[in-house]
Amino acid sequence: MELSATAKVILGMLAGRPRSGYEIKQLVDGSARFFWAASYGQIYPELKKLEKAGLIAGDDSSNGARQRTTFKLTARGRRAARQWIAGPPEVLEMRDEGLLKLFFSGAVEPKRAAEVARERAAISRAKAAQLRAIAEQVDETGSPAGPEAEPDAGSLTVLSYGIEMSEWTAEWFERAAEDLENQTAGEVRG
Amino acid sequence: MELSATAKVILGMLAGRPRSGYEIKQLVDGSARFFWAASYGQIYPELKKLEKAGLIAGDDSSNGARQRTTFKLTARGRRAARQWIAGPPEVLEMRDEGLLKLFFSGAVEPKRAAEVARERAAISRAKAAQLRAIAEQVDETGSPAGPEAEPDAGSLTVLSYGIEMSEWTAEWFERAAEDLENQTAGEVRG
DNA sequence: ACGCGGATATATCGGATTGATATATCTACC
DNA sequence: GGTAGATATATCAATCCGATATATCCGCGT
Repeated sequence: MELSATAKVILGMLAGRPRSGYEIKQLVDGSARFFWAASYGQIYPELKKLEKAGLIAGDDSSNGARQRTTFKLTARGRRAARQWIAGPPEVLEMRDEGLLKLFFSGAVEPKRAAEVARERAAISRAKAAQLRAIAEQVDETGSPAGPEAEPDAGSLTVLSYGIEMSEWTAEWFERAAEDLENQTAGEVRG
Repeated sequence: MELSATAKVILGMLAGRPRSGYEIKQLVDGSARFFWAASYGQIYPELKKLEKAGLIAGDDSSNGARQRTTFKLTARGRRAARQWIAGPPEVLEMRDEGLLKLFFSGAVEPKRAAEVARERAAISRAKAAQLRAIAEQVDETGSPAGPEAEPDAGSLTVLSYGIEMSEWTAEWFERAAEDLENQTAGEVRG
């Protein structure tokens, strides 16, 4: 069975321990958001689909009138999760408006294009700072959202990727901005 | 007016010169695909929408029975394009299955996780090689798809981003693979 | 005891997007 | 004259996102 993007992150999150849809969303937003997003609009329907397919099982863990369903992997689900994690990675997508603007920078003044590149650099610096804050929290509490068991190695590793890569990108855009500024003010194309 | 992702790339592409929907798709696939994708299913409806909104104008440039509509920016469209390019970048998204698997790597043997990381590194090396080939073609013909005017600075700049960043990522995943291998074979979680 | 703001929890909707496919014509080549 | 591949547009189901609606729970101040 083909797993959707949301199915993948759900199975992975449930491999750690049982969780509700809400909890999954919190965790994704807390530390996977920068490389893998998931919305409620996908999570809840997908949970139903995965349960129907027998990969996960929902336990009603409501508290009084407060409804809550905790999902856990079934044996088949655990097998599917391991198989997916152990398989070759495939999906790799990006959508970077800063690069797109740089791509079209011939249509505006180099000075303005340089400013845009600097703004893009600032976004990456901010992202690095934000991820650094999350990493510190994981170091302390063991997870990006609430108390967990021991600090998760995978979380810290991918966070360090996000931090280093954001810093690299910030520097790259700064250099691109300098190049645009030093460029003899060419006429605007178009 | 809010521009959709596809509207942005269309306006930018038409800032260079008039093009058909098919041509836009070729160009996007040729050199912007790694950071900004667009599908026919969005391009054609969006061209109609932008024409209706008065930002672009279609010229029938059919050749006999072979239909073809070439779109160009209107004055308003050109203003919108410049305004968008000169504005601050906002969209920045990623979807990296290799990072997601690394995130969940506690659920499989470290040895296997290391192999997955190496596979992810190989994907980035292949991407770098592919972009390098495109860059050479741009250097020669001036554009990634067919003969164009002079070599476009924006194209080459973003291509060099793609190449350098892919190489950086490949090295990072190689290092991550080594770390996973050197790790005392911890038990599999879950 | 009361109320209120924020967290927990699920559900839903319009609109954007993808990827694949269908249709048709043109060009280059053998 | 045929045919493979490029040009060109259109369309569809499925997926996905962001925002919002609904409702309950908890902690806190008063």
